[in-house]
Amino acid sequence: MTHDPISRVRRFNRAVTAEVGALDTSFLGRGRPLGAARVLNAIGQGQSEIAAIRDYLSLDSGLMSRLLRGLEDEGLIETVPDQQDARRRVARLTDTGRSEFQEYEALSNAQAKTFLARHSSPEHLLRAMDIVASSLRRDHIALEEKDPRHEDALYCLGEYYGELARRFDNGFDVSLSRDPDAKDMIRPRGVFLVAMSDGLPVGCVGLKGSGGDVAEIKRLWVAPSARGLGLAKRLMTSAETIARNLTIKILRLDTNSALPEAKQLYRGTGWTEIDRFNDDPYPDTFFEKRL
Amino acid sequence: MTHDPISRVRRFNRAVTAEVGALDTSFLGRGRPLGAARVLNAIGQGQSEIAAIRDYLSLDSGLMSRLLRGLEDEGLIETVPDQQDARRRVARLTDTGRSEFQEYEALSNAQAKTFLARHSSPEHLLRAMDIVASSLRRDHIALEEKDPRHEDALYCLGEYYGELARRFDNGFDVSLSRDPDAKDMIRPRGVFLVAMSDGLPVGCVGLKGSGGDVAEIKRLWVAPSARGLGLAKRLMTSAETIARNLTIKILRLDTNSALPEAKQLYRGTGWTEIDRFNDDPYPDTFFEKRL
DNA sequence: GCAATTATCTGACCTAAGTCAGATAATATG
DNA sequence: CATATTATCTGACTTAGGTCAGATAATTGC
Repeated sequence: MTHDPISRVRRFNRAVTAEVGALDTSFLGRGRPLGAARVLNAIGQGQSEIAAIRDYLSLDSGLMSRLLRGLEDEGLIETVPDQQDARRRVARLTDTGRSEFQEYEALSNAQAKTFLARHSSPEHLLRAMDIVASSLRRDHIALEEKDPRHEDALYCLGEYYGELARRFDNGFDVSLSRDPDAKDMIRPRGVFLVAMSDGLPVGCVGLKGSGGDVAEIKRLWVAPSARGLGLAKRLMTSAETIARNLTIKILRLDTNSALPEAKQLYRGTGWTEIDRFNDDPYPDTFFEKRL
Repeated sequence: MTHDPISRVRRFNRAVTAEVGALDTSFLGRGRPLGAARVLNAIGQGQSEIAAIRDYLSLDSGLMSRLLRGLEDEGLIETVPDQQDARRRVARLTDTGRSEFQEYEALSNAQAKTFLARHSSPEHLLRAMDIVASSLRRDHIALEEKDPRHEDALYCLGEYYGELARRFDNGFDVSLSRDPDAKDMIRPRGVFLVAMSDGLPVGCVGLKGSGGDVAEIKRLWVAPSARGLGLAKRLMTSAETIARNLTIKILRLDTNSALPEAKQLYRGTGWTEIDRFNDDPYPDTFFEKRL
């Protein structure tokens, strides 16, 4: 059988190496070696500390130094000693550098746009690309504490509500549910975690504290593109650890039978089913975990 | 908005460049520069003519020559003048070369396997990878004439029947349908086209001739991973061109309302609806096109 | 204040990859 | 058969990328 899973992965790898080569060389279209272009790009993205860039691109310090000198000679960047620590240097774009960076950005955007435009249902293709990207970079998904009113948190919540509306027989209306007060999901009472995969929010969970010993887990969600990576478990473990640090003794949560994978997760990670503890119209199953 | 389509494509590109770098360097794990490894791999895959390999890897003739010499010095390949044209040379693996090639193969397979194994629903991930790979390599999808009993043709037909079974209200049973005789879809009577994307069959169409002026289009199918690329239209256009070359004057086909995208394609490409022309239990709509 | 540490830079060096102008030998063309 | 063409090879050269051993200057730790 030539269409087995391994062949399909290898076909994907071949496609990507063949096309990404073409993608990279387009950067050479601006007459600059790839290394220099990557450094310029990193600086343009806002990375200013040289050590950070060197680390990010995993470059030798000697090579890094020469690349910076080259960009300086071109008049694209300038480097100055760090205010706090004069051994370190920080780099920033000059005006010329900024416009050159914009050219690269425009090039990348145009490329992406062309690629999408050739497909007759771009959303379908994008969903597939999100799945692959999240899976490739699964080890780089970072859980970040954010204000529940932060753009990325709101994005997750919106997707979460949308999913509930799709999966519950009678839909879902946030205003009928007990929407937690943002302050209860911010330290010191609680916390809101967003899983970020290279700039894209792909999951979240809220720890809603009351100031006392009992707290609730709310809004556990993982983007469809990031399912199968064990992210829900990771979010829950993190939330629990933070709860412990906040000296919380008992965690509770409510959920719905229309979300069987969630119930299965809770059962498998030390939660026990308890009686209804609120009058929210949506949940039908309730769990507790003593820390 | 940071989660717009273009950002998502670029996120995919970043993920892929970051991870594919790691993928490529694994080949260096066997202590051979990438160029040499690629040539060895091409020869292992069965490419023997040096000119063909050079073309495939787009290498300079000087560079190619040196890479071959290097592999010869390592005792991995041997090159001999071509029988027909002694200017040309053909390369083949030695026994050592063959086992070295197998090592690369094993490495790639292991890598692919590990990647899949980390996902809790590999089939879901694979579907996404197929979509992306087909889309990236859309310009390299080749329509090949194959015997309808060829492995790749049978694969397409199996997928096609499976899809009909899923989409028809009462399922689909080939034995109840009028399954065309393979000979009618082979030249000179007809033809069977399979769309191949780097080894994976992603679509097919049959032209079932009768020896006379009238022929039928049968088994038009495009893999879910290759939809949105205009492949169905390409397959139909090719089949029509071949039909014309076979001096066929009238094309007919039957289809079902459960396949609205197919009906739409026919309507938009010069086909006109006609009365039922057979007693097959599955179709409910019939088309004709005069060439 | 002095030694150890740290961040960056410089010079010397290396490999991989790629380009280009002939050289060589076989084949095709008139 | 002479000439042009073709496939490959060789030598000379270039660039990009990368490594490594100090040099330099600032900072930290005792």
